Amino acid sequence: MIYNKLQLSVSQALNKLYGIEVTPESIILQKTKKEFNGDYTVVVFPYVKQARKSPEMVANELGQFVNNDLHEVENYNVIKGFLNFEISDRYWIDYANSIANDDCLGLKQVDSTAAPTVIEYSSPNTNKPLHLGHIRNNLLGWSVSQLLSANGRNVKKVNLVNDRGIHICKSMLAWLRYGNGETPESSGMKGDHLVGKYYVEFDKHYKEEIKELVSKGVDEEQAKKEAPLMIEAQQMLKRWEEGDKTVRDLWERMNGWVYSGFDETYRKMGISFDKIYYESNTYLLGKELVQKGLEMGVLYRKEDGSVWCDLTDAGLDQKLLLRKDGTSVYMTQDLGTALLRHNDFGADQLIYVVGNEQDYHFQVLKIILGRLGYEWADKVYHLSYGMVELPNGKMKSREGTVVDADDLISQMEKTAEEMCIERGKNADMSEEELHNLYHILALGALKYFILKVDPTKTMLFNPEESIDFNGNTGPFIQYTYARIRSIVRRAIGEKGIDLNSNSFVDNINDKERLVIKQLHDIYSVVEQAADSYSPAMIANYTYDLAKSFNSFYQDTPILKESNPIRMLFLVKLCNAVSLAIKNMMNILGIDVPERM
RNA sequence: GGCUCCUUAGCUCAACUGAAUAGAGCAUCUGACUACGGAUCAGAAGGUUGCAGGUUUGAAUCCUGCAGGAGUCACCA
Repeated sequence: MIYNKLQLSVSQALNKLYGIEVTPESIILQKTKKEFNGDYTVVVFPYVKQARKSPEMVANELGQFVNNDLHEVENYNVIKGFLNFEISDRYWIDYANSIANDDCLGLKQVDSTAAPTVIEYSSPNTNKPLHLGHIRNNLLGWSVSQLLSANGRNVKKVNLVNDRGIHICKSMLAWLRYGNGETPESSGMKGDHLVGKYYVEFDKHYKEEIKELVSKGVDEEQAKKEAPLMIEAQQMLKRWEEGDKTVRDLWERMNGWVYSGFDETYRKMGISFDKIYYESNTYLLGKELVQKGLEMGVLYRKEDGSVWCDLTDAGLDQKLLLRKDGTSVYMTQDLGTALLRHNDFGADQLIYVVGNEQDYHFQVLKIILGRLGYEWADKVYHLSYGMVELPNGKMKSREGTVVDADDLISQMEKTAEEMCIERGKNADMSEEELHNLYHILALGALKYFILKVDPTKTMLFNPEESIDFNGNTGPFIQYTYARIRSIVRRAIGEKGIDLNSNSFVDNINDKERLVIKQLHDIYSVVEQAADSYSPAMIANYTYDLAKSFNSFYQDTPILKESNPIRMLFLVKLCNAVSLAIKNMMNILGIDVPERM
């Protein structure tokens, strides 16, 4: 890659000319802004002090050196302290030829023998269906997995299902009371939605009970505790923990409904896992760790028997790890599951895709793991993503402002269908093909919309306005892809172009050069995106590529090109772009249609 | 109240470790249909990067203060 050659050459120049020692990797090359001539730019200000010359002189001397050193560098120009290298067309043309059929562009080989990176995402509760927040989580988790794989990492995807606890008992209880034996089959409802319905039902009746107690003069806080439904739910939880058969049977039955519902949603979203953990199996873990911590003196026991970790020296509070009755809390479990997961996979790194509301929790988790002597603690990474907000603020289940995942997807599919019909295309496609297309477009729009935003930032989602299919969107890129495929198909079929033959063009125009340069930079983008766990970089980069392609395509009638050598080159370029788009979209988890 | 994060065009978002005139899309306006795929393209307009200081040759980016917003500070998960 010319990038590395330039770095090396510049670092050598700095050394030979001024005796400045810098590693090639530390030389920062940026893409030259389009209003200037050149391809890559080095800012020389950092070196002028040591070189004891003016910025212009340093830039000129460096430029001279590199120009002589590398034949790919055709010329250079200097503006103030900016040294712009102009790479020869020959280099770009040769590069374009070499990647015309490269369907691995941007991807590295996965080393399946390497210690895996274990990534946890999704982590749903089994008392209600998935919503918009889960969608961001799922898409990010999947996409980051793809991104790391594309960078050669051996990735294992896991899900930790929160399948027990008081909230689960609430829906079970409400179903027993008010359900009349309703099942997914009898009601035609998706299992997770059915269970969610009874969770809401519980809340409704629970609130009525509180209201009634308050009207009888009971203090509100007291009423919340005394409400018969709550007491019964707590008793149910206790019976669950004791292994009571009727409770366990019901629990398994209702969770089964939820799982088949989740499976369907996951399938529609196109995500999957290598391993699923259930909290009912892991919630007792971590107690041995606490014991170990006590022996090590890392933790301490209070008079009432509860166990704590003192983090005040790290600028944090004290953290409870075992209740006075000896039962564990969330943190205890998480310590246990971290160790379990590390051992299950022989993991090199643990990644948790969890909302930023848990930043504090993971900060504490890492510190405690470290104090317990696990040197892999600093390889625990909390991929903390921002909330998804609606135009009127945060989603609140109580206010009914939750955007349901299944509803959203089917709504998007409907929109996609309307858009297609409006455009009056695809008359030749079968009903089945059309449905598949609507699905691909709907998910492309949704996924791209969410993934193009920096994961760490809070984002706004407006379901009213639905989602655009024009501009910086998934369907725009999908359309570009389908268009390119069409050109390539016709070039091969009608014009008899052979993508494996060599083309010998001598020059290219600005738009062609831009597209080639973007393809050229794809590796560094993937690497950079993987380093910062940010699919957003891939998304925005892919959009840029599609946009540049469209711009180039608009004024270059490829299939009408009279010069056969040039036509061959253009078609090869098209093919390379389509392969690159496909790979990048695959990292995002977005399918691309051959026709649309 | 303590701690953490955020604030960029009317709106939704970019800007890799500090660098040249802060970029896209949507919306608005103007052009291009003999369409190799117009779900496109070309262009205009839109900015004191919340405010005030500081560091630097250079700040949206780093530091301090202030304002506004979010999260968190449970013997919940």
